[in-house]
Amino acid sequence: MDELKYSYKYPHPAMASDCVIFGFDGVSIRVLLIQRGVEPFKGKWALPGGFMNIDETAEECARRELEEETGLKNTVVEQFYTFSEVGRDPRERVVSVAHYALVRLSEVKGGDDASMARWFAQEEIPSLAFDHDHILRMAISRLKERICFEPIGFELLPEVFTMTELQNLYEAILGIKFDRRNFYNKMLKLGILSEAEPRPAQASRRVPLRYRFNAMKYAELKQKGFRLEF
Amino acid sequence: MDELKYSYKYPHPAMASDCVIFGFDGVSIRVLLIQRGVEPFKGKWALPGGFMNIDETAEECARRELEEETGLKNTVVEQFYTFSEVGRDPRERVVSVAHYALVRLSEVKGGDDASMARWFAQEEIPSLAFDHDHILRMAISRLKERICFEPIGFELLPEVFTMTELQNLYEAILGIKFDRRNFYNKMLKLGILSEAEPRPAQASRRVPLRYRFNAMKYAELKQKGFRLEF
DNA sequence: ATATTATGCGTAATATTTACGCAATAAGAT
DNA sequence: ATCTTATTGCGTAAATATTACGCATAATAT
Repeated sequence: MDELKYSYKYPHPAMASDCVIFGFDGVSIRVLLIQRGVEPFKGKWALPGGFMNIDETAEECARRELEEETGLKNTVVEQFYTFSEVGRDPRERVVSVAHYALVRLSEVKGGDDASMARWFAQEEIPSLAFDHDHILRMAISRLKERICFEPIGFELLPEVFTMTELQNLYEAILGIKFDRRNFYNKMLKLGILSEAEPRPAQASRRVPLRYRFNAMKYAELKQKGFRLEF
Repeated sequence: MDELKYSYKYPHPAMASDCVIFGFDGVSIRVLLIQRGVEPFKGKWALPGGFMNIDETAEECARRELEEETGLKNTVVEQFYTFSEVGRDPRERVVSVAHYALVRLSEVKGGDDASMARWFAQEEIPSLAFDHDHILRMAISRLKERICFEPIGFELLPEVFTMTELQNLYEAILGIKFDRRNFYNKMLKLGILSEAEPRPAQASRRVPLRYRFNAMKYAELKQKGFRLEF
């Protein structure tokens, strides 16, 4: 029988953190899920996450659990909502602080100790454990809002990318198609892209230019208050 | 000595909800604070809030505490961030889900049982108990973001208001001055205002027209996706 | 060889935003 | 009572931004 060592005058809920991890495969957005190995919901897919230690913040908990369950280290996660419905966990009262993060697919190496983790394209995502369907839905809507204010999308692309890849990413997140030439004009005028390589002497019109995100220019723009609008 | 009736295998933090309540006095934004009657921080001003019961959500807790401490009933609160720094409460580990709400000043009746509560203009706000300064700063920045997407400002005004009052509200929240005529044009073109009274036969050019928020028109607009931009 | 497609770059048409002008009149000053 | 000032409703020209395309080129597919 369990030893119940920690006592309080009033009942306390357990605290947890969960993570919605987004990736981009070049065409569509993917979400990193883990398969539960224990009850409850054994065998079901769920968001990475787990119980908070008493000496760590919600964010630290999210990052720790993420590394333990998927191998992702030092991921920048952003809290977006706290789920506190009374019956959301069948074991006991659990309040969960939900976070999201954007990572490059290449950062998750399959095969090793994180073999329970798998990337799912949106249309493949099965029904999830706990209230994780709900958490995921909210994360997706937050992602859409955020991409209009911060160029978070660059975290999903390789360091060097083409304009078409960038457009595909925006289209995948927002679910809208843009005119290729207008997207190109708007992005270049924003000034947050730098050409990654010197242009070839013989300018080909079929091999795309490759860009990288210019964080310095972005910082300047952000100061003035701007908007990545679509 | 306290009886410690609730025991767990692992330590659990206490959960709380806090509320940042915004009002508008016609010129500037105000915040509703309560003065603490007990230690810790006895005598200091703080955000309304308190510990969560084991059978209620964070939002229910926020609304209950708000009513207990300020008399405000049935307030629509919106969660915006969860604060989980380890040392934020000197008594024990407390994780707090912060909420904000917009109410009309007239809804808080002073004098009665809620006599500890008082409205502060932004420049009057003293240093607050716990990490409530931090919570308040974040609430203000969320308020600024939200007002550009949702006409939340209307909850702060009386039901019937003039264009100048509405402009004062936007200027107070965003800290920007607008051209009166452009603000007027933009608001009218949006179509979410209705004239509150028939125009007087002899149209005066000094007595302002009075409007009310047209929730139906707003709902239509929201469907299409729009933006209250400034 | 030939057709097709992706790319870089440009531009006219349209819509939106910004910066003001103006007359009427209530309120305040003299 | 008279004059001055401030506020309001309503326009409108200029500046700016967005949208919808055209086009030449070169890599790729047929």
